Amino acid sequence: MPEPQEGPRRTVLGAPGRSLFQVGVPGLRPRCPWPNSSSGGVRCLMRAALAVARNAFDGMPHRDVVSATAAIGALTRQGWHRDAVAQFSQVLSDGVAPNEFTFGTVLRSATALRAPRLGVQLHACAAKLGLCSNVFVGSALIDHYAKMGALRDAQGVLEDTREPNVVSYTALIAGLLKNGMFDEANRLFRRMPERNVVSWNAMIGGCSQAGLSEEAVNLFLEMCREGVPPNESTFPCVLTSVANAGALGAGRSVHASAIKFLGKVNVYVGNSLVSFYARCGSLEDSVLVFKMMNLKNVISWNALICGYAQNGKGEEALDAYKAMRATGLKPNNVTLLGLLFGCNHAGLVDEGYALFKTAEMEQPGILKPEHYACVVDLLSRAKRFDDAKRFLEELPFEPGIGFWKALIGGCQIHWNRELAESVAKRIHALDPKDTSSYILLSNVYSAAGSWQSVSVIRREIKEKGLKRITGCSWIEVHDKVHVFFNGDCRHHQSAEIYSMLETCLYTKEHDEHEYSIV
DNA sequence: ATAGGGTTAG
Repeated sequence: MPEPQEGPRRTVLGAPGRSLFQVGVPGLRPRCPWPNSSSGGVRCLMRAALAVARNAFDGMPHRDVVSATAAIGALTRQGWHRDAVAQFSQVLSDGVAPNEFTFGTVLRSATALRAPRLGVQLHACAAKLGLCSNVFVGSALIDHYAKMGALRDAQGVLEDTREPNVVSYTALIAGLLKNGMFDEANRLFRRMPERNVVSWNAMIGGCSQAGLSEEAVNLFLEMCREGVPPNESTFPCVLTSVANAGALGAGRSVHASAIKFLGKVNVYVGNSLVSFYARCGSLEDSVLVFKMMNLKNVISWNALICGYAQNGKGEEALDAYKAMRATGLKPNNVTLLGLLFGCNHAGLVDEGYALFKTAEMEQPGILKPEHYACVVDLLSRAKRFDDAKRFLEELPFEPGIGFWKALIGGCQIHWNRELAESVAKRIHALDPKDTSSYILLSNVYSAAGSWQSVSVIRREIKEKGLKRITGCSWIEVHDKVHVFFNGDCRHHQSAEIYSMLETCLYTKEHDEHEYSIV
């Protein structure tokens, strides 16, 4: 590594007064293109290069705001937020007055560090310098406060900003939506003087995340009508919504629209498409999109594996996982969860358990309570109650209510009345309002033929006013989604549906009978 | 020269 040289004009890293961090260090780029890269070598190199640059920066005879801001900005972009904040304090104690851009970058670090008190200090500091009415400082503060959940403060800053721009409004709108304040966000969105793609994306994405699927899709349509061309960030947001709504036809149109506006799909759009098609039950299209993608990351593989898993294709999920490993990609927590889920539903007990054990050995860091719960589910579904109980006893943490529900689920399938009763007591002790334990217990009783116990439980549910969340199925016909519950008679073609169902069932029985003779 | 808002897998 070359030593930084003396004098302002001869430093190896570039002329002083310019951004030291933008100067080319061979083989390195100013902005790391692999933000999640775990490649240790590259990280070491980056760190060394930045250390050199910092030395050069410290040795500079005339440091000004601009070079200081460049230095802090580089640290922020690298994700070295503590260093960025330290550099900022250094600049302050050097007597250099930060400007609007300095606040922009250091506030980003404060957000990343989730340091609301630091944000308040920076706000006060900016106020002392008379920078609070500045748009740049204002936008940065709004974004910071909004991301910290301090929406009142964010709104206050917007009011203090002299000429708020699209960025100021968009930052606040995104924050409002993240906190479930759709009406306020929408009001602000309608009121703001100027809207661009990012503002539309913020609205659409915010609605998607809040579960407001219809609103998200309508906003997308409105955006297109208003002549704002969607970009590659727009489509993942919309696709999440149509997938949540189970609207296969609408999603196909969105896919067509993506091709129309973008020409091709990037990783983000591709990943959302793979997931969308799988979640709407069209595995063929999901796989088709996956195969068409020329760039695939862990998320692409996860979308495929989880798609198989959700559609009951455990073997296919395992095959996809093998193919993924063959490309050299490492699985993460979502990969493992998808695989365990897939094994669960395909009855691949040993495979699932082996995957868990391997992860425990090789990547213990990715294991979360959900994975352990999946294993309990896996074992109890396979009637391996002793293994399940032992596994529960050896958990490295205190099992939550979900673990006992996983165990009781298996009791229902295998009519294990004794275990079901003791587990139901445990669940009841943990959460007396929990309905699912009652339902499961009553199912166990009815499976075992103890009808008296069943009626006792049912009466108890009714008396306590407990509500159950019923499972449902749905199908899309001519752009309309029809939802059905168990024993549902509310559909206007209910009679026809049931008669068709009977025909199908009769045919199936008939076929089976035919086969059994042969 | 320096800064900023929106995105994918469960």
